[in-house]
Amino acid sequence: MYDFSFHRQLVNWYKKVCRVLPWRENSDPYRIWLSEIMLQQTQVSTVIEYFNRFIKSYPNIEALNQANEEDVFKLWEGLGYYSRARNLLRCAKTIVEEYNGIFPKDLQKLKKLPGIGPYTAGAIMSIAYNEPVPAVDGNVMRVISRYRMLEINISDTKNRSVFEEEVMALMGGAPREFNQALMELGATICTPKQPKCLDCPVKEGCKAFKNGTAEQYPVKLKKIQKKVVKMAIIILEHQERIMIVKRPNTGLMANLWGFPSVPYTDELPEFTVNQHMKDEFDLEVIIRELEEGPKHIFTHLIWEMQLVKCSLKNTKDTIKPIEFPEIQWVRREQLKEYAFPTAFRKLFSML
DNA sequence: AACTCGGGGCG
DNA sequence: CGCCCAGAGTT
Repeated sequence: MYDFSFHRQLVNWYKKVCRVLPWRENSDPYRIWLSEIMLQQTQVSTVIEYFNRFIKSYPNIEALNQANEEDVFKLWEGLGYYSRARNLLRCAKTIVEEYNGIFPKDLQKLKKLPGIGPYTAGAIMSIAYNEPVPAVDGNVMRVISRYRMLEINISDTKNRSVFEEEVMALMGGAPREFNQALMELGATICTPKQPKCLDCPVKEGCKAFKNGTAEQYPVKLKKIQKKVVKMAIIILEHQERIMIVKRPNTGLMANLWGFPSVPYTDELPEFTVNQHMKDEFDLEVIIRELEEGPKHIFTHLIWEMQLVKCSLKNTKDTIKPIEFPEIQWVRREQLKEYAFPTAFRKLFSML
């Protein structure tokens, strides 16, 4: 059954209230793509400045294709989910080399590109190319769950198709405006807590509103328990330079810079730290001072950071970058030139 | 299907 | 402090 009023009310509302955002200046697929990648699990207000800086450095796909990864990471610093930045470059390379610099207007081809999944592919198809394709994100699942009072678990990936079919059943036209309107509604009116139902343009047809149970949706069963990890952060200083290491190319905060770090389970980190520095870097250190650092909360774990300030035992050991190219010794004022995740940047004032 | 991957905002 | 978010990749 086609619900004409839903489409009309929603799109009219969107045209009135839609926010002025830098990636809405035009429909350039490059800008739409970049904004959608940045917006994955990230708030609009956070993305705006990152987006503007990025576009200034790399205004088009050809410019990005010639960038080096280190510079891209620096622009991404603090935004999180850093694999997005690496996939961004890989994707740019593919677009230039295999698609002549033009994003394919093809859902299946888009989905195969690095960093582009079902949501982002749908967003590019609809927002950049105005093609009638669903773009189902967390906002859309919440809006649709409430509108239809769907009792299905949005954490279950196999239910994605249910929402995609519901979206297509409601999409009467203007896919570019319609998909953005759905998300805008979820972000501003149909919010997770205390939704502003009285201001909603589609409240007449909303089952959950009629039932007075909007806040009970969407159904979400999965819950994750955060593990607490005691992390020794090793601040090794020699001749006014601090040792930093490039993190491995997989895992947490891959390829970003950090201080040598090692989890420990003892009451105190000394033993683990000495062993770690010997095993990983063949360095013997003298521990000068312990200082309790801040907690840092990730999606699935919590770091309780303990700063371990050290100096070298043998000064002839000072620098062995030949065997360990991922090590740098830098002055305090140089630290900001490297791309650090927020967990480490928090510590700069404690050094 | 379950797990991994950041950080900020909010009540 | 717990929950939420314009999700995707890996296993």
